[in-house]
Amino acid sequence: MMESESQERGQSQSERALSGIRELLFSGVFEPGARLSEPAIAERLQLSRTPVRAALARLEQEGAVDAIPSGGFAVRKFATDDILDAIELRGVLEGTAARLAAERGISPAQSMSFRTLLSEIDALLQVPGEDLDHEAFTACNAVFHELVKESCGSSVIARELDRLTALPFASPNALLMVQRDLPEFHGSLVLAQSQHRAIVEAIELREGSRAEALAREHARLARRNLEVAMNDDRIKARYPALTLVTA
Amino acid sequence: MMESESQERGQSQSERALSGIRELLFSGVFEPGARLSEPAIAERLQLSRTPVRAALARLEQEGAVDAIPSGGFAVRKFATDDILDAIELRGVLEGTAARLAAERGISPAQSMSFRTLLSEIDALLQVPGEDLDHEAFTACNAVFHELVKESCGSSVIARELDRLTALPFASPNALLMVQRDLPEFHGSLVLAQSQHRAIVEAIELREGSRAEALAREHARLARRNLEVAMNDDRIKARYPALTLVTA
DNA sequence: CGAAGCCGTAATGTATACACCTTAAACAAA
DNA sequence: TTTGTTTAAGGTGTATACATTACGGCTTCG
Repeated sequence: MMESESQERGQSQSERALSGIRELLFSGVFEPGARLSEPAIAERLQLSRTPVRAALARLEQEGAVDAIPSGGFAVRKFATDDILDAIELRGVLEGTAARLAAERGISPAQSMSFRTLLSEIDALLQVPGEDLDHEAFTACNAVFHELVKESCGSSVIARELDRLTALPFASPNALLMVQRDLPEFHGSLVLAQSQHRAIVEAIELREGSRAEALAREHARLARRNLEVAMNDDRIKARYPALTLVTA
Repeated sequence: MMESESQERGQSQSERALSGIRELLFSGVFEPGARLSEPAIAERLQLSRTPVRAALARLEQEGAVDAIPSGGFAVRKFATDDILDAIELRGVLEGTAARLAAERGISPAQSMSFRTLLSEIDALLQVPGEDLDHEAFTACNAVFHELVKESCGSSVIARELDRLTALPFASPNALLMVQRDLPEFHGSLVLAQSQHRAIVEAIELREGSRAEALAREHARLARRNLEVAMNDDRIKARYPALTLVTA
């Protein structure tokens, strides 16, 4: 029915609700812990309560929103420890993907994808730090982690990683803004790339345990980034999602 | 309206829908891959489409049900490889929980819980194989894995483990029926218990890496159980959920 | 001045109505 | 017989109505 003239065409109302609420959440419009009123959101996004409710239920499963025992949902308060654990867990999962990829072997096509991507990132890092195309680096970084995720050929692991990185701060490029805003951290991008290369090498040489350890260590970079971001008011000011992080 | 005289009081309609559909799914009522008609389920469970729909959406996130691109949901077909990967992943997650527990240390109370539980299981295994109280063993086994899950004190990891073990076959005691129905596998329960003991020991000695490796290996027992179950028609006949496993 | 009880407002959970779309079956034509 | 077409039935997505329940402010009493 319906399909009235809404903002973004081609999507269902539920999809609009989902992305709409996500955007509201992570732009810091709501207080952490505040109740999310379905009618209020529905009016704000110009749709009925039904898709809003569906989106909230989904966001609860994703961990972006907490269910209130007495009913309804509230903005989730993220403890710093939770985020650190989530990053650690991403390292574990990516490590498992890398290990399985090494143990099971990857196709020549996958190997080629890795290789060309590594070269691409190398090229990006060739220019002096200040001129770095940060946007492109972030995109390449995302692709790398996608490749790792798919390299093991397990839909189970891919699904779990997708779920985990739906969380705002656990995503592979969630905290790359640190390197953009604080030039003194440009060097860690070079380190990251050397880790990328080592992970690919380990996978190709079927060194499962090494691949796993490297991927875990690689995730620790994000940990450092989080610590930096939490202690830097410039960054906190520029990234409203960080207001959801308490303690 | 609502709160009419339904079967199980004290629960919401959504909860009834969730458990009702789960039960229908894993009792093999539906063909694998079959569409799940919301009106049909609603009538069968004596409630309206709304909670049914909510439950289906949740079951999709849990992985029990697949979303059909054109709309609606279908019974998920489980590939054997998917289940093996899920078991492997449970091992990885429990391994991580055990490692973190070792690294971070556990409280004396937690240590005591582990110790008393281990003794309890020892007592159960004291009797000759045929007389084993299988029900009690299954319960104790579940408690052990709960303790491991909580030993690391990370809600993030606990949440992920809960999600994963919501899947029917990845759960720690999902395939213990093998040991009940095939007496020749009673010995593996003794092995499992020795692994339990070693895991606890490693955690207490702060040997993180060993604890992780042991927990992973422990999960491999379930892998063997699955292989046995898939090749034994007596078991397949007695456990309808296995009909959802294809290939 | 503080605490406890009460009432009104608002929000949730659920049911139901309805338009669009998918699907499958019946039918016609080659 | 097979293929293409039409049509009818059923199913989904969404909106809305309604009863119940939670929450906040106000009053009243200790």
